[in-house]
Amino acid sequence: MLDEVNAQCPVARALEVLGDRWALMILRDAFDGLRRFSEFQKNLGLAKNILASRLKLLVESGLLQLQPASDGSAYKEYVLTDKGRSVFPIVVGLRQWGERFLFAAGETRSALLDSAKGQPVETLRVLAQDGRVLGPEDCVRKR
Amino acid sequence: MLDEVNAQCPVARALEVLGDRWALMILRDAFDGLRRFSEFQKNLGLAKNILASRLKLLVESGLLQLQPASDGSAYKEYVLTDKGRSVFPIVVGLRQWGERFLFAAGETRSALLDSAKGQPVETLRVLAQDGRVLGPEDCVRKR
DNA sequence: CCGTATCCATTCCGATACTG
DNA sequence: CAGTATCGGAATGGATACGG
Repeated sequence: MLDEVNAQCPVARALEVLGDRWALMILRDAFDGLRRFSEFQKNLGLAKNILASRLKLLVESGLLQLQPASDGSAYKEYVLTDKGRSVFPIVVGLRQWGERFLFAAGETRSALLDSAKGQPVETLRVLAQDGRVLGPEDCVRKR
Repeated sequence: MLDEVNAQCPVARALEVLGDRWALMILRDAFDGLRRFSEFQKNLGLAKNILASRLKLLVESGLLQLQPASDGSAYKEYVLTDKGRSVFPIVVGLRQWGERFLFAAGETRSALLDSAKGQPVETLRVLAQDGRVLGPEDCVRKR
């Protein structure tokens, strides 16, 4: 996907890592606190070989780190790095967009809550430095 | 990808539409003002049949709309719907994440500027309703 | 100019079996 | 439990040729 034109674009590069069919789903679960191979597998319902290869990719890309289990068991855990944790706004954006456009009015859905207050998180907005809300028409891609 | 477990998750549903390798790249270009088939094709450098099928998908999904050309030429244009425009924060999130983690210090990159002021847009944050910045640890996914 | 139709190569994915 | 190895089928992508 990365020709000479798009190699300079941060969006293209980001999608090179995250644009995969499973990467963002795995990260969604990691944000949810999942750490173990079997947890991911059970929750995502994908084949073990696929999961293994995706996890390896995410580790190699520096989004996850392999650590000794926190509970003292013999196994390892996949934990988020700072780089991986920084994908959070993207997943929240996907979630909010999905909630808004992909569910019928009364349909059952999962929701993301601020755990301190139990309230839904604010809708993500693109802001200018002076606080104005920006849409695509209000922005230019430079260089 | 959508088993019974994940069908309820807005992230999973969103990725069903956007998780494709080209959808978000096309939207990135649409946010940049591109509207014509040939513009997309030239800028993305993908085969025409692929582009045609992706555009069709985006139209069917209600993210783009086919309209008569604005300049009076005989052809049609693909313009963003409200649903498509609402993907903007996600693409901005990808851009910012890419800028931060996928480029070397002095490396050439494109940037997104507030066109009114010429300044970079603010970094996207997940906020609680009282304004606190939330990380993944500060959120719970309910039901 | 804007696609569609066809063909081929590659990649991806799932199921299963196997190992430490 | 946490993977690896292998295999077949499905989906995806690129090139090219063609049509309105």
